[in-house]
Amino acid sequence: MSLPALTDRQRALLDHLASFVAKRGYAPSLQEIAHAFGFSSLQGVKDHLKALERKGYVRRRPGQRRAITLMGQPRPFATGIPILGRVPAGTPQLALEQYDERLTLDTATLGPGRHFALQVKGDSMIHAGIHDGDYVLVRQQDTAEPGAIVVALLGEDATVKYLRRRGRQVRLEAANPAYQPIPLHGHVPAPRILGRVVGLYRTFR
Amino acid sequence: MSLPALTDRQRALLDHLASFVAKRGYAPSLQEIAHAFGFSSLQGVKDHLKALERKGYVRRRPGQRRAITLMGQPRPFATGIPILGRVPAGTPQLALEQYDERLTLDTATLGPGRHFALQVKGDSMIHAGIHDGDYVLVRQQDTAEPGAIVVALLGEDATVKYLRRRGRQVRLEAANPAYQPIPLHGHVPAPRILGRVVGLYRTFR
DNA sequence: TGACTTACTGTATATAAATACAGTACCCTC
DNA sequence: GAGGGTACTGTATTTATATACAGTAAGTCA
Repeated sequence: MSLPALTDRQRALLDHLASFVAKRGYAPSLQEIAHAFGFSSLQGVKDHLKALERKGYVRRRPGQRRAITLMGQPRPFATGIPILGRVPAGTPQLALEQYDERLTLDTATLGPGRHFALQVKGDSMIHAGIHDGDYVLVRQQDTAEPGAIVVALLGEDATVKYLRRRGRQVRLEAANPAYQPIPLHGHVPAPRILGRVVGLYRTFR
Repeated sequence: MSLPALTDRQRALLDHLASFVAKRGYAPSLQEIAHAFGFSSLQGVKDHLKALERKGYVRRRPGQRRAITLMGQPRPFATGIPILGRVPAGTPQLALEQYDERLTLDTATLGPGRHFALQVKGDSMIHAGIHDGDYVLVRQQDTAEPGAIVVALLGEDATVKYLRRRGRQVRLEAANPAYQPIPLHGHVPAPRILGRVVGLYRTFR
């Protein structure tokens, strides 16, 4: 499932975009692109960008300057949140020295492999501290050891469940007695494991 | 050979810059930064950027829009986590098109203001889905509305509690009946609110 | 005490850059 | 041989955005 093919000219423009962003850290303006290619008009650039957007390679924000997002590429991530260490008694201010580490949400903290996130619906895992609306961070793999929390595809639905062994049977169990366990084998439709839950993220409003 | 130290505010702005670029692929405009931090004026942003440029963290091109280049050291680079959207029936592979958004852990997603993280100890908030070892993400503020989950300093200990109003009294309550509520006023030592919990992060091993 | 830095608000102006419209020319293919 | 996509030129208009100047308030330094 790949994106539509590009013409030579469109490919050249996309390459220029990527190298500009890599070098400068921000996207070029239409006139900068035109100048780089020797165009005397901007309409050519607009046409090319329109084609790239239609084919799904870039996304633009209408009216905004330099607002070109290259799609599909993994992009670098930010520095993180400082972790408050000890809180000395009687401290009037939260001083910088108390922060020694930083919390980041990235593949380095999650371990090797490909990852994705999934927003949890329902309360089937509430006793495991996974609530409705939480994002679970998932390492993509098609098997897992019993005891792990996994994301499994059941028909069209992705569900978060414990993977548990009961005797000779391996099955998916909710952390909520109101839900029935589902055997991994001999069930219709057959469950497919998408990955193992390695993290959890929630926001409060 | 390290760069000069940054103030909390300058660090927050730099973090925001990095996460914006990571997410969008281009640098933010001054008004976008101001909006993200809740500034009503642009001069604050300009001042911070000037400080960051003077200290060598960024480089700007005068007069040009969004022309901010992040300089220097290899940061804790990683990719944001793609969020899995719909899962179409019978999909053999997890295709790229299913990811439309990316999950990042930064001040941009948490809202304006200063943030820090704190690792939770104990089970006093377990009924709110906050477990021992979880990191809570905290927006620094010294007051909060009743109903919010806050981090309060009690003597030397930082604790995570609900802020609740009971009649005329405002008090700190655990999400676990085994713990006694603590009145906000008239208690020794006097509790001090460090911030409001706006997010939660957990890793599974 | 006064000078200096940080961290902003508020208003006004200038301009870099996006958009819009009207063309030309050269492929394709049905 | 008409219609559609690609690949541009040329000019005009609008606007998102950077810059400038004036000011407030709190904290640090010497």
